[in-house]
Amino acid sequence: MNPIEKNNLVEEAYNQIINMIATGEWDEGTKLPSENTLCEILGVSRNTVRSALNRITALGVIETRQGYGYQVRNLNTGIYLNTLLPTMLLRSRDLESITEFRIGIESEAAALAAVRASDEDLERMRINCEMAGKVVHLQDNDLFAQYDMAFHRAVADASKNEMFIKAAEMLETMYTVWLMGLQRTHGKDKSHDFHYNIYLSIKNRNQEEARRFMHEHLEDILRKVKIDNERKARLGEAQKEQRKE
Amino acid sequence: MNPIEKNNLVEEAYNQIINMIATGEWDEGTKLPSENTLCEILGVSRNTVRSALNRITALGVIETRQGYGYQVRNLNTGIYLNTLLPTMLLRSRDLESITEFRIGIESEAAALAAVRASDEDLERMRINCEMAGKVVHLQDNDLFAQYDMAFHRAVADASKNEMFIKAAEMLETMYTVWLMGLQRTHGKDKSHDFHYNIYLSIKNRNQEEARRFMHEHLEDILRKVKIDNERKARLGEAQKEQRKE
DNA sequence: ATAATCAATTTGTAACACAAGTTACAACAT
DNA sequence: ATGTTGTAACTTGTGTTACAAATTGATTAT
Repeated sequence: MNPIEKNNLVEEAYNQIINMIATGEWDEGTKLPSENTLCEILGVSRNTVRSALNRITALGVIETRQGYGYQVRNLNTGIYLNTLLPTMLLRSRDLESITEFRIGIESEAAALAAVRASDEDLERMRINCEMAGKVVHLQDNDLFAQYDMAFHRAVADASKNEMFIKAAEMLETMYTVWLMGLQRTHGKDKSHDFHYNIYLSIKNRNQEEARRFMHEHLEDILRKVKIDNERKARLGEAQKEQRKE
Repeated sequence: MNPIEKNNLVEEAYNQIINMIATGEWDEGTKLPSENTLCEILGVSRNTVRSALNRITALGVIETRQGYGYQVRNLNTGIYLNTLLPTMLLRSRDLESITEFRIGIESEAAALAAVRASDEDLERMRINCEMAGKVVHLQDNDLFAQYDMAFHRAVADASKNEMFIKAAEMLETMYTVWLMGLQRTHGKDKSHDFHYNIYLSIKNRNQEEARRFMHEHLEDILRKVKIDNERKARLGEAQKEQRKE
């Protein structure tokens, strides 16, 4: 680490600390130097160092305990809901963007899963697929949604790539906001068929097929989301008309 | 007995401010009260308020300009990817995982770009592709890498989906760490050919082809990364052997 | 009218002081 | 020996004051 040169001292300090973590010099669980030590190393005041450390804390990269110090977080502690707080700000149109993104993530995750899925992974997929099939014709959409989600998560986990796993986790939490409204217009039978085909493709270690089925499945969901959004838009217009009268 | 609830002042301030934004009372573009005003409202010192504001800034929810104040940013879906940052940072040394992830992101982004790219987007791609072609046979790898990155970024931007744009942005910063070492073993000619084919596919509005070319291009890079990693591993082993002697 | 200037406001940075929490270790009691 | 307590040193949390630097808007000069 080098002393800081110019303006934007906080950003510079932030970058240097982030860099130490990214390069692995400060690995998971590593205790950072004390604020005062960082002040000396970087040649800035404690306020500046604290601002930088605060930002990194907010991202969930490090954690702090009064009297002890700062430590690089372990990543197996799950997703950080505190940083997801503004999920309430989601607009209905955003679900389209999110679903498009989901197509990219989960299709590729399925392809990787076809290579790396363990017997336990396959069993998780099979069970969740089967359970979802049993509740397809029930009124309870939440239950179906739960198994639906669990299946997708099993696929992501089977990719054995932490990026895909975390991304799928994040997407899941974003979907839960919309799930109830969406599932009503969502063809559960069709979803279940897709799930089963995805499961079989992965079980048969067929990368291309797994990717294709997951892609088609999510494209199908994207269509539903779009239709749902259009319906909502029409409802909104109708309400506006009503207000006029 | 229960543990004592000792809410941090910073956390309390953070929650209150986030809440004002989440409920929409401070909508996009709204100028926040000055730090000193917030001090009076919340009854805490300026340091505490600044810590809270710093954290919210790090999430990308607000921005600050010296002499002007704090303002609520335009909130797009991209900010939710910040939750992936810790994972990305701590996996940044694992370029294989990152590249796998990149395949999922950028292939789909290319497919979307084939539908949504504007004339300006296409021009950006063409220029960066062309410029990279001009420096293919130069010694200067950094310059080629710069145009290479710019091309990929142009594709991501053309997807018109904030999540892809932000993800590509983050991946770019991850790659810069490795770029110099990677590019030496990286077939620049082959990369350039792929870029041109991707550009043509997008220009011709051929979704499937754009996705496929981008996929093949990044699979190619993934192979290079793996070879590079193996080489490094062998070097590491050799060094260990040397140390023994 | 236009440009330059100045004052007020706001964030950025620094420095100091003290509160509060953590840790390690010495001293003590059992 | 073992477990407890007290203490000192260190670390982060919060408050305060001061000034630098940037922005804005009104004032003034041309």
